[in-house]
Amino acid sequence: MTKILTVDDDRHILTSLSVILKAEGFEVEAFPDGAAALDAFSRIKPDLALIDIKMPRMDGLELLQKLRQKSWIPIIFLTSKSDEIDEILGLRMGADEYVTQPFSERLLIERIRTLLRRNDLVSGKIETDKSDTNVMKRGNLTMDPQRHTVQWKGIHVALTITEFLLLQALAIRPGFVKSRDQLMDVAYGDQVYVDDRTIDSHVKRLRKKMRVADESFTAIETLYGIGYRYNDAW
Amino acid sequence: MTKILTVDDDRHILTSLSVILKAEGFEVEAFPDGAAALDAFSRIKPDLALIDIKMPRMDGLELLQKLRQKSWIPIIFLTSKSDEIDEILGLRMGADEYVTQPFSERLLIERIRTLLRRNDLVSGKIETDKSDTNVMKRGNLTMDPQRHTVQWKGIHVALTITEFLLLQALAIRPGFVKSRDQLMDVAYGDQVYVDDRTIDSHVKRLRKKMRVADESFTAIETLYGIGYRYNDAW
DNA sequence: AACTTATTTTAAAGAATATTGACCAAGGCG
DNA sequence: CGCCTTGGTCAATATTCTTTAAAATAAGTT
Repeated sequence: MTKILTVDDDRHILTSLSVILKAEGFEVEAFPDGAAALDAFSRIKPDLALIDIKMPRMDGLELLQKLRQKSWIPIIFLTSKSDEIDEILGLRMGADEYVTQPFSERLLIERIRTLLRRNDLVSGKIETDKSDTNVMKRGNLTMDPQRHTVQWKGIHVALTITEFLLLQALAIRPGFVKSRDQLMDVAYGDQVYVDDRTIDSHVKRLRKKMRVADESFTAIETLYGIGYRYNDAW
Repeated sequence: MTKILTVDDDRHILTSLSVILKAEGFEVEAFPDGAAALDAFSRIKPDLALIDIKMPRMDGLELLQKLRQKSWIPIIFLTSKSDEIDEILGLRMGADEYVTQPFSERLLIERIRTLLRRNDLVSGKIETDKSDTNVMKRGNLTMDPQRHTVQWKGIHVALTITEFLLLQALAIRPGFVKSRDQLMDVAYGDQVYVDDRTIDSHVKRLRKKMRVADESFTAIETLYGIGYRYNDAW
C-alpha cells in the first residue's frame, strides 16, 4: 500500500490531512516536527512526503535537505500564500511540488497521484523494492544516499559528498535542465555561494569518475549558456 | 476546468477580476506581484494569464518575458489608455491581447474566450497534457523549455538558446508576421539591439537544423520587406 | 530590362562559455 | 604535526555560439 509521510506542527492540519489521505486509500504516518519525522523515516519508508514549510525547530527546507540525503521520494510542500520566497528556495532545492494553504482536497490528491505516477514511470515501476526504499534507480544509475554509494551499470563509483549531491540534483529529474544556480542550491543549500566554475569543476570530476566505470559515459550533458542536464539513454 | 492566472498590484482590481472570472466559471489564481506569480506558475499550470502592465518590482513586460521562457499560454495585458508605448512593446514581445482599463467585463470575457478557443484549436485540444508542465505543441512542433528540447514531427532537433527563443517567438502565434525588431525583442529583451542581418543568420541556421529533421521543412516563411512568419501546415 | 531594395549565404572575426589542470586552503586523522 | 582527502578558485585552453561584413541571389519597381 502507498505510504505517505506527513509533517506539520499544526495538529489540526495533521489530522485533517490524515482523514483526507486515508479516505483515498493511502497509509499515513504523521509527525509533528521534522526531527521526529527524520528519525522515523528509515523505518517507515514512505512513498511520498507532505511537509509543512513553516515549522519551529527544524523548518521544511532543512528537513527537505536532510531527507534528500536519505531518499528521493517525491516531496510536496505545504505553504501559505505569502511564502513566496520559501517557494522559490524549496523548488530550487529539490522539492517536487507545492500546495498552498488552505489547500483544495481535490487538488492535493491530484498532485500526489501525479507525482507517484511520474516516479513509477521514471524508476520503471519494478524498482520500488520495498526492502530498500531509499535506493534510487534511474536507468543505469543507482544511488543510495544512506550508504552514500553510487553504481553505474552495476559498477561502483566512489563519490565525494559534493559530487554525490550534484549527481543527485541532476538525476532526480532526468531530462530537465538545471542551471548552475539551481545545482548550487541543492548541493549547498541557499545562502552559500560559490563560483560557477566550481560547479564545472565538480562536474568534471564527476564525469571523470563515471568514465572510469564506463568509458562511454555521456549522461551528463552540457547545455551551452544554460546549464547541465542528466539524460540516461534507456 | 480552465485556470486563469491574474497578476496585479492593485488588490481591488485583483478581487474584482476574481469575481468576474469566477462568475464565468473559471478557476482563478491571483497574485499581487510578478515574482510570486512566476514562482507559482509551474505549479499552477494556468491556461491563460491576465497581467497588469504597470507593477512595482517586476513589471508586466519583464514578467511576460520570463513567462515566455516557460510557456506559451495566451497572455492578456491590462493597460491604462495612456500606456500606448508599453502596448507596442508588449505586443512585440509576445503578448496576445490587450484590455485597457477601465475594462468592460463583457469585452474581457470575450477576449479570454477567443484566445482560449484559438489556443485549443491551434494546440489540437488533446495536447493540454497537464501532467507534464510546460510542454508546448503547435502542429508538428513540440518545444519544452524546461528540458530545452525541440522536436519536429517527433524528431529531436538541438537548438542554441537564441535559436530556441527565436523559434518560440515565431511559433507562439502561428500565421502572424513578426518583424525582425519584434523577434529581437523576444529573444534579447528590449534594450539590446543587433543588426537585422543577425536575425537572418539565426533564421538561416534554424531552417537548416530543421531541415535535418525534415527535408521539406518550410514552416518559417519570409515576408519580403516585413519579417518572418511561422506557418505549420496541418 | 534595368534598377533598387531585401534576403540568403558564406566566411570569418569576435564574444561568450565550458573544460581542464594546477594550485592552495581547510579539515580529518594517523 | 604531517599526510591525505576534499573543495574551491584561477587561469590557460578549447569549444561553441553570435555577430558582422561582404558577396551572391532573389524579389519588387519603374
